[in-house]
Amino acid sequence: MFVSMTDRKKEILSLAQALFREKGYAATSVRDIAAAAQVEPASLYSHIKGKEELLDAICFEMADKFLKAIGEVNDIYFDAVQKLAMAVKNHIQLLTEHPDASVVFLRDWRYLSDDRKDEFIKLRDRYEEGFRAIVRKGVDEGAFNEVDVRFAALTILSSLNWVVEWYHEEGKLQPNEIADQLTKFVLTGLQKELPVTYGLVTN
Amino acid sequence: MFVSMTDRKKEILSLAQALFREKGYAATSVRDIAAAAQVEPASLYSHIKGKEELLDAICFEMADKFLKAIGEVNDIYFDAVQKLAMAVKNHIQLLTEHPDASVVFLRDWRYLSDDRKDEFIKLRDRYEEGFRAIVRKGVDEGAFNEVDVRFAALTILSSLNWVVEWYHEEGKLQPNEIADQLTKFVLTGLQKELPVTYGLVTN
DNA sequence: CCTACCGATCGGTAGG
DNA sequence: CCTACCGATCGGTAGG
Repeated sequence: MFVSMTDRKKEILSLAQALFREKGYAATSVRDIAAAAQVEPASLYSHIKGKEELLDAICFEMADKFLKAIGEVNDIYFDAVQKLAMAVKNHIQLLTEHPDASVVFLRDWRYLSDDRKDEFIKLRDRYEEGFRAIVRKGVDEGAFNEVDVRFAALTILSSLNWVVEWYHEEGKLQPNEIADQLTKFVLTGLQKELPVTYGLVTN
Repeated sequence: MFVSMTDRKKEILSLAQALFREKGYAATSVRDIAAAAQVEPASLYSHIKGKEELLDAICFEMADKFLKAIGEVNDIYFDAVQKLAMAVKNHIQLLTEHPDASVVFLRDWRYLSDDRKDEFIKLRDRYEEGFRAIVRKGVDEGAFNEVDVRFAALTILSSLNWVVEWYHEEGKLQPNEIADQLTKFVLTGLQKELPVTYGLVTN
């Protein structure tokens, strides 16, 4: 993470992530970050150009990780169900491995400058398109119901993203177990399937 | 909404909602709100005690509406599936009827003072408990799979809440149609059920 | 990485 | 609802 950076800059970014997550980007001051890094506010500017550079790095580093993850999934010869399971697993893996950066990535990208925000939205849309492609494949193969692809992909993603709100490493559920539960939920829903049945079954 | 308030105060609250939604609470200044209300910043203080009173009113008014909605659902003799459908319908109804306040309610409650935040979290938990009760009832009745109740309730809610991100009144989907699609998704998931079958069906 | 400091903006008050 | 203004804090720069 944060490749081609000095260790000190990586450290500052890591501290900034935690503060942005806790207080929100807009409510976090450069002085907060300096205090966490145990330097005077002005000293930060020998490492960074400004506050927004920190937000920018967090958002685009995470976007890159998510895009690589969905790229992997779409390069593999799986059916739609297997692809969905892998996409969910990768997504949960990233959220739990980078909990601070993930919250900032999901919530605070709005504070990017207009240009960078546009760029960010394009990357995010490309990621969502990865999920849409999986849903579309499932519908085409007859494995999934004939849902609205955009609607379904966004519903899936939003049901995954709330995990950042409660996940703590000490928790009993491992990332892969969370992913399995969510995959099952997305695929089969809450309702119990019909029990073993004799004779004509109409759905 | 905003009962027992002067019309002018209601107007200010309505303007504040839109600004908070657009820029976020922390990044919205009292001067922004004053400009929207076409008065000098100091004039706002004859209507409100401070900026936080606006956030407080928005968050607790919405909490009240959501709690009333889930209360209705739990007072009715429905089975779990019907209750879930009604809870989803009511939830989407509120989100789409109050889109600005809903975003602030879902996102900016973190900026309440510590005391009020604690109070707010209690109300929100009571609302979530309404959903947990429905899931629990479904599991007890044998209508739902034996899921983790807390996990399922939060997954359902997060899949509902993202609707505020894309809903616009001009859109082709009516609130009740959105609710129906989401209810179906939550109950049966993406995967197609087995087709009409003769003979023994094993799940 | 520091001291010293900038102009701008913040939420809010006094007094009418 | 206004004018006038407060002290605090903001992101950031100059110069070493």
